[in-house]
Amino acid sequence: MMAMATKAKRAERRTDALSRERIVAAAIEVLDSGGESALTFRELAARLATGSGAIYWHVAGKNELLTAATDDVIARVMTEVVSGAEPQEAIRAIALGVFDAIDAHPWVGTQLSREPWQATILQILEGVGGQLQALGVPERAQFDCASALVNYILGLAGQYAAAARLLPRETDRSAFLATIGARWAQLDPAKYPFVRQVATQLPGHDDRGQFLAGIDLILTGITTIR
Amino acid sequence: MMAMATKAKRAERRTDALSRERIVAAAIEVLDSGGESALTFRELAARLATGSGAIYWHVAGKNELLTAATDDVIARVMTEVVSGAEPQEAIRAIALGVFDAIDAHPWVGTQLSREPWQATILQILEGVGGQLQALGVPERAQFDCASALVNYILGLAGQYAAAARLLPRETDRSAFLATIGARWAQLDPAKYPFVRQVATQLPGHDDRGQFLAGIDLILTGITTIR
DNA sequence: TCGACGATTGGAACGCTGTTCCAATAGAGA
DNA sequence: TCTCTATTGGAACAGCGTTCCAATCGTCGA
Repeated sequence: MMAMATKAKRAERRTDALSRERIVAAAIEVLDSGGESALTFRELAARLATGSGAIYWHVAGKNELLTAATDDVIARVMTEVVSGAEPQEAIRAIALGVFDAIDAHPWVGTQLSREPWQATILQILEGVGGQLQALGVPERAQFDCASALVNYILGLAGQYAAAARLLPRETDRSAFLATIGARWAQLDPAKYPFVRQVATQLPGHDDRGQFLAGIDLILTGITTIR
Repeated sequence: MMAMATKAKRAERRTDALSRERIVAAAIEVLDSGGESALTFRELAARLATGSGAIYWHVAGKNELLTAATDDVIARVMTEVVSGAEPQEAIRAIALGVFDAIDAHPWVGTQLSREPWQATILQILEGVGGQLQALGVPERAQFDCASALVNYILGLAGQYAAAARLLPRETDRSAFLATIGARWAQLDPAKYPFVRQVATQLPGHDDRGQFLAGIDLILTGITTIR
């Protein structure tokens, strides 16, 4: 609240002064280059050439910092996706936007899937919900449909981020999928017939395409409601 | 590997001896009563009247312990749900089983949404996939359909767990939803028209019903494929 | 122009964590 | 009975988020 009162002054300060924006930007850099475990207040302080205490003057704690960083990334996605296309196409664009953001910043996936219904997710919910209205979904069903789409997106967010977490940074994705497929193929055939069958499709598998297929599946279900 | 060689002996030991099972059971107790943050090796050691070092002889680390605990809960769900009902009904039963497990043990939701495609999730994937085959879904679409259902379930798992994390244990769910609804109602009407509209439905909202509605939505989409 | 005062900084210190290490023990087989 | 190894308990370590506080910087009133 004091920060608000002196916001005007801060602009006049030397350019290397700390600020919430600079801290969030640095956090995103650290997360992108070193993964989720690389973000510590000590690392952040070193990169910003300051002490950890100074950071706490601008940011409440690590949780708020992660939330702000996630919000930053997703907000960019949602503003880039304001295309005036068909509602179904717009929903696909939102979903793919989030997917690609998580692909570029896996830590966003982790964060999305552990955030309670907060600002970031509300942006996605709003974007999806608005398009559902445009699609002519009856009002009583709108919440359920939007919730289904958002939950699906968040579920994939968590899984994708989990995979990125145990994926050595240099390995490429197709080699990784082949490894997983090989592991699945060794499961007990009596207990895991379906998984073993699916394992054969895993090398060369198109995550993005499958993600979109799921969205289309839900959209198909939605259009039967009207 | 040494543990395997002496497994026969261990059964003859005093009943209060440590064992992987006893440790996992204690971990589940701690998680259920105190939430995710309550599970520490010190708390566990105290409850088992031993030292933290002894625990490490049976369990590789905290990650493995959490994975084992989650697997324990979900395996119970999956075996209880072997009903020979209609495929659609069986899928609903699996989904609701997982939902209720997360409702009873919110930490399971967190864990599911951050586990990479590991044993626990494979159990769910297998259960769902098997029913999709029984439903007559064409083979080429089975993976996409199963993935859609599982990702949806996991997405909700994360959100539900996130809500439980910030919910004071005594507060009941309807009061919590009312609080969230009130917060949403204060959002900028220009930017969040949909969320604000939905906020009015939030008090008295039926999570479980909405979850099932989402499952049905996806199932409807799936049945249009054949 | 200067002093004073509050906004801002940097880094030491605290309490907690997961994990490692190791001396002590206990119970089965020689 | 003796030995030897599987098992135990707890001290020690490194690192984390967070708190605390003395030092500084910049602005504004006198």
